[in-house]
Amino acid sequence: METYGKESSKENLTIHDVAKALGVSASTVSRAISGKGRIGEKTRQRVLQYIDEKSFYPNASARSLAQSKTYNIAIIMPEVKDLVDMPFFHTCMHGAEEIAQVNDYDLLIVTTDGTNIKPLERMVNNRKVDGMILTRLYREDAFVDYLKSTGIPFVAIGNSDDPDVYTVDHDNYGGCRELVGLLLSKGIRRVAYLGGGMEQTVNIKRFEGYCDGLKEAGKQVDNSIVYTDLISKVKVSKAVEEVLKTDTDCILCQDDYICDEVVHYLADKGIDIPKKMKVASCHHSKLLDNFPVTITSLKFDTMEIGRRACKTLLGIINGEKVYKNTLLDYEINLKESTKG
Amino acid sequence: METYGKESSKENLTIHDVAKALGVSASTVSRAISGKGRIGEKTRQRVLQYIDEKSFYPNASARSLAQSKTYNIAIIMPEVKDLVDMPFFHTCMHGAEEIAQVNDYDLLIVTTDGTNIKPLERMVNNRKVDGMILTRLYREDAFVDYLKSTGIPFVAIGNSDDPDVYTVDHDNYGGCRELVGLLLSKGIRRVAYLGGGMEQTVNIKRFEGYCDGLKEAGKQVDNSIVYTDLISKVKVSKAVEEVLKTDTDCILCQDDYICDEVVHYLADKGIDIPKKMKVASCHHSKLLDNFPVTITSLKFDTMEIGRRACKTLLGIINGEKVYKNTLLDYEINLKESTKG
DNA sequence: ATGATTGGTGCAAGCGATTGCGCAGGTCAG
DNA sequence: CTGACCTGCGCAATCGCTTGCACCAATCAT
Repeated sequence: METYGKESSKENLTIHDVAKALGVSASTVSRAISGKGRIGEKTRQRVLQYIDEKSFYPNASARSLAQSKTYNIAIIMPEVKDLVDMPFFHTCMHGAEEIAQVNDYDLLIVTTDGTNIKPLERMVNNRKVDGMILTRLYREDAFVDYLKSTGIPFVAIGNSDDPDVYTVDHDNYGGCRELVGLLLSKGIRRVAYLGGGMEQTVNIKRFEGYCDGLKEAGKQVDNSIVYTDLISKVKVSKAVEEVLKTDTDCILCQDDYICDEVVHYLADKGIDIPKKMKVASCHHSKLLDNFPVTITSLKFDTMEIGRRACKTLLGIINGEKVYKNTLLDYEINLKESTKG
Repeated sequence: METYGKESSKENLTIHDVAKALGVSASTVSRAISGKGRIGEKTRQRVLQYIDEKSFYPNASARSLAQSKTYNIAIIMPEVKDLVDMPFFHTCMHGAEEIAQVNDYDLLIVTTDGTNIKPLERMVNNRKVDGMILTRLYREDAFVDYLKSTGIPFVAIGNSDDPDVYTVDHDNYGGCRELVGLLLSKGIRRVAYLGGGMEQTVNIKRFEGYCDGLKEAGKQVDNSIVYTDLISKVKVSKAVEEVLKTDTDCILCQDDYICDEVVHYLADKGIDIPKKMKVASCHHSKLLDNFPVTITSLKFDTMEIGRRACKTLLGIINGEKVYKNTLLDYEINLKESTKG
């Protein structure tokens, strides 16, 4: 009796090998594995047991080709130049990966600054992924425009009114608003706002929350202590310097990048937190833990946002009904930096 | 004249569509793109120009299937629970991705603790990747054993004598050895060593460097001030407490995780660095920058190690000659923490 | 002028799955 | 007993690209 070449070697099995060994057709094996199509329960079990024993796994490329599905998704990350940003993006990625793995998807990572769209194009055109997660969302976002034009499923982390854009975000607006209210209710008189990068929707929402928080407490937004263009450490310290000339008693920092600089600046000048100036941040990265004084801040579950983004994406891919805009809750951490 | 269905729609082109439009065969198009096989230069240019105009990209799954190559590699990451570890792994990943992208490969990320091998198996068995990068290497490494048994190309970040294992690492041994020598030459008398996780090759090398650095200076390794089992913050502080009872004047920390705790502990106890105790670390993550006192440390280029790991891996995949063990250089940063 | 190369191209058989369709055999109602 | 219907399974086409082989025309040496 002849042997069938491959049969003897330790090479990878194919669905045909399995079929032959079992005396059934390849289609039957395929149906047994996928569970789709009509197949007898007994045959099904027999196949499943066999492939388990022989630890057969279907070839992903072949399956992709036949199904026009890759079981890959990509997550688009910015170049994280600053340590402050790293925990957010890394954890977020981790969360997305967790969900992907559970659903037998793989996560492909793509780092790009906001301008270079080439990597995205390659993925889409080659059909290497079934969908994408955008970890950063701009008010006018070239990536979004591109992805929309291709029709590939995607979800963005951030905020958007566009009915074609699925988003997942923390409730930055609500968080900041409540935080401001809380600070004012604790005897703080004037809260300055230090922010920047207003082309990012996340930052817009935070600022809006700040404004509405003030209004709700019957205060007006005072532009002389509001900064929304602080895109460098130097600018931040300049802003603090200006704020110090006013009778402001609290600085609300848009994020930890800014908070980091504010705290350092005040420390350098020997200005005590919270005695001389109170400080709060709209975001809590673990980095804040390393400061000499604990910082009042909003706390978001960054891993969860990654998970939700991925869940939503997979939902879209699979044609399920999913929420167009998901908003995750926040926690307010009152710490020493606003005590008094 | 009949039109060919797809022709009119904006759907994805195939190599056949291109062929038909150009009046050549699909094989010719394929050869034009790949540059392999015999093809006339004029035809080649004609094809290339056309696919550029129409921005045609070959389907990755089909290509994979035909070539038995995925143009994907995976990077295996630990679950980064601590902020201290994040910069290393994240940056390393980023470096790997940079090289992958340049070579038209995609980077797939897989997070797993050292024990769960399932995700690796799935990738290998499904043939979803052409190779893997292990970001952590243990002395007895189940992942390595598994990967060796499958024959899939892989490179590990760490150190190994195994002739079958390609590695990339920083010169931890050389760095620690030189650092210890330097400290001793600057008037420091006794250097304690605080480390842990000795099943990781990286840590072994650091410790060996420490030992040989002492010997080279004519000193003996004094086990009463050597700790190699510090796997929790609590254990670290206990160790510092013990060390303080001796007349040790310098603590060498295996990594920033430990250094972090040492610095905090000393600060809590009001023990001045460097006056009462000098501190150095075998690794510099950006986190050290946030300490009140700048820390003497070894500095490694973590992005570069990711790049090199990826380069080596791609080399193996493409059957090129590559170095079996790559050692990257270090820098020694002398800072305040060891001054005096 | 003729036979041996060589360069350029097309044919067709893969790669390893998925899936619409058809067929055989069994069940059931009339 | 017959026709309608359902179940379980196999056939063969398909997904889109690669590649060994065969073929033809042009080129070269003799």
